[in-house]
Amino acid sequence: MAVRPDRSVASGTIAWTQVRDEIRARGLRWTAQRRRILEVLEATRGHVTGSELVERCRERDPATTPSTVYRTLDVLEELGYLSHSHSAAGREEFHVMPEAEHAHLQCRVCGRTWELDADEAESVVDPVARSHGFAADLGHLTILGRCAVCVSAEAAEPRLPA
Amino acid sequence: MAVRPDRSVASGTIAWTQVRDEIRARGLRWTAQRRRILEVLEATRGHVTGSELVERCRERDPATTPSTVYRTLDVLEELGYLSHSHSAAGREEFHVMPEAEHAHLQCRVCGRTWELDADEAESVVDPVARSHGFAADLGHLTILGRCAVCVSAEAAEPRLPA
DNA sequence: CACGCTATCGCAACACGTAGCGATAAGAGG
DNA sequence: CCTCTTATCGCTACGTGTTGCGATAGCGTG
Repeated sequence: MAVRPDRSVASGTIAWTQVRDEIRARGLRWTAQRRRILEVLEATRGHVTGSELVERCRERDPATTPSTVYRTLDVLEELGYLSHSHSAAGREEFHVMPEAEHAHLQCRVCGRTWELDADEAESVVDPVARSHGFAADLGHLTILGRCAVCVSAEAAEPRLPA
Repeated sequence: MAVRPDRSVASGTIAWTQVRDEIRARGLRWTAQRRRILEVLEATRGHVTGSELVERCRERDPATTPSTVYRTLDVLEELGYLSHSHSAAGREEFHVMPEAEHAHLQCRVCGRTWELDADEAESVVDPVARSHGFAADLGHLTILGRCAVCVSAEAAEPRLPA
């Protein structure tokens, strides 16, 4: 799908004018709504759900429509500026401008999430690449389970059998 | 989402009376609605979405309510008779009576899914177990990506870069 | 600048699930 | 068989996204 262009970018920040130019270069259009969404993304770090992004856009402009936001997020993902995965609850989790594609761990007990760096994610996905020739989308991968802390908490305070 | 090449579970091999007994043994109740849902599951092989199950229950009894179905599915999952994960589209995918916990691959191009057997799934998840002490829920894991067929189809018919 | 093509917008309706609540009925005990 | 407790039911309303459609407005061109 999308090839992410090279970007000269300061630490953690994004050259958003470049997004605008790329949008125009593809025959897409630069609109007030898209500018607003990019402003919101610029002020965002880490992971956000779709509805959080809608909410933040509404703070800037109460007239914001969900469908417009989601459609723009689709476009940005297609262009490689975002990725999304699904949380344990099945909600969409967006990750803004990852410097490198990475996967996630999410604990179903305490809800915390961790990022897997590229090397680790690669080693996770390597077996299926070898045996099935399967090219995994690392950015979409969220592994659900229990973190080390919650596992040992469970061991310390065992449940009664029914 | 056309073909599902993965091995389906022969759900006819399950003693559903056992489910009823376990439900009662836990102080839960055996109702007409639950019996109907189990009948539907009994006639089901492989993976189903939640709404498909609701639909099939409605074929047997048009009065079926979605919330009742989903609540019963939760109960059955809690008892270990089902597991669910999320498809590429974020929909719930239920797997009936897995003989062994297993993960899935799903191709985002052609939509097909494959099962990973226990050994393979284990090797996928092993790196995060080692480095993070993370106990992954294999049954909930769906790895999205492109299958070998679609990858090579893409190579044969390349897209223009921008 | 005006024109025209069409991408995008906002709206309304829908699809999938979840949650709260009063009414019903499962099933244990007398 | 009757009573009582409370798990479950069906309903309604909500939350999160998606989709179809007519209206609007970017932006390339004359």
